[in-house]
Amino acid sequence: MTDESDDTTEDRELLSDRIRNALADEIAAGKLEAGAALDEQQLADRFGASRTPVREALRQLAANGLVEVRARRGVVVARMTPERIMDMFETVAEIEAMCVRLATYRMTPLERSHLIELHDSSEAIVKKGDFDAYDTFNRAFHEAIYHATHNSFLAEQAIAIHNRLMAFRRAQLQQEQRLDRSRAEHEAIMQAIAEGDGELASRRMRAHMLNAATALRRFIEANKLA
Amino acid sequence: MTDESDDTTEDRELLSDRIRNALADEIAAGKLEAGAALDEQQLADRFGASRTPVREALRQLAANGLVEVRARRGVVVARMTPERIMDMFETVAEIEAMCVRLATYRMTPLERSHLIELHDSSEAIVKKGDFDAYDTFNRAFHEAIYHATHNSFLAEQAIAIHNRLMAFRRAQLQQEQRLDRSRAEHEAIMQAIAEGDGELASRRMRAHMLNAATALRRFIEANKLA
DNA sequence: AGGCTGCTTTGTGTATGCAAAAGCAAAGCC
DNA sequence: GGCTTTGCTTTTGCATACACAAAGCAGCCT
Repeated sequence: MTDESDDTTEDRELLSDRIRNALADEIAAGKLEAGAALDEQQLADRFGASRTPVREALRQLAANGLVEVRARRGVVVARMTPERIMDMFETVAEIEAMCVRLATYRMTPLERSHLIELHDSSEAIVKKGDFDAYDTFNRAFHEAIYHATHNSFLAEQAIAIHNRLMAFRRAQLQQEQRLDRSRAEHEAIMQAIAEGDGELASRRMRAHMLNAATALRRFIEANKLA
Repeated sequence: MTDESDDTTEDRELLSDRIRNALADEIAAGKLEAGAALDEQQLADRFGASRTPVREALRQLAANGLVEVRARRGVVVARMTPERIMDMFETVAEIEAMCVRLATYRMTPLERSHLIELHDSSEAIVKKGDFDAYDTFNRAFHEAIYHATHNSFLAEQAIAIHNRLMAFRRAQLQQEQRLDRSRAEHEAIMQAIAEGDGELASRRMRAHMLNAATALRRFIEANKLA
């Protein structure tokens, strides 16, 4: 189980991957409006590449749901309505809740110790109010829980879906006080884990994620994004 | 929410899609051994096409996790160890359990009525012992539940992951008595839904899926697949 | 005048060519 | 004799070229 395959140490970045990441960032950041047509030749020119890697990037984005390909009718940025974003957050919340429940029952003492260490490290970050650092920590925290489920497939799915929402989460974190509250919620989750109460940890994780979603919705409505 | 779905109404089949489906079938059926190298030129020759659509097909399969692409090192059929398949089934079981819980609390009377109708229709299929028909019904049954969550994103995710395991499920269904038991388990789930007890429905759904997984594991071990 | 039809244009789908990187193997060196 | 290095082969990654389908437009017919 959990064969850790993260080959994030991969060699030189492939052109198609660079284009994919660039487009993903722009879509998530709202620079590319929903429904906007993505012309392959145009993008190829913009990235100084040919259509081939652009096509691959677009297909991968389609697999991730960020764009929609209509056969012979071009690619458009997927619609990201507030409803859809809330749906996504609810889904993530449920998956995270599921993961933490399984993780509570299955994690090894070593894993628990690492998680505690990780959680402790976030205190300093919150004090500094370093959003970027907290974002990085947050990712590590949640991924540690995924892996602690000892179900590598589930962990992969959770990471994939987490990544899809990452851009939105970053926006949400910058709401005032959200860092403090986020950490406090983590604290509550950690306590439930320590008590070995997976159901409680699960409910707290769900609440944690839904709080984040609510913060994000406020952010979106305030900024008229999406 | 649940914006109407899905243009599954594909127009004329694209060559790359045909290749993707063909390869997906072969991989799921075990005709292509795990770890086997998939040479682009070779496949292109086999399908009487060029490398371009083959490449696209392989990328899509990679996105679905059926193959693994190692940059500049070729594409291989993803390893499907029994452990990994069990991980996949557990994940699906948890997601299905989550879906049925949400669905129980959110489904409209109309949706509930449709689901009951659907379930009732399976009795005749089981009597005939028609595996193919039951497979089709089963898919419809579970998808009805996904949609009843009124979370279109979650429904899409569930369908996608369900599709990934579809081939394995078909194999599992052909275990003797499995049709009967499957329907009986559906019956129990339906009852919990009727009572509005989402938690109970959830637990029963999880048990249902894990039973299927166990049946599959026996099948795999018996046939020395994967 | 309005709708239909055929053409044009735009852009995707597919084919092919080229170059660079990874793997392999053999030969040379210590 | 073992290890390293270098060149060769294989195969991918990217570029370019071509074909065809779909949307837009204009002219014609009704």
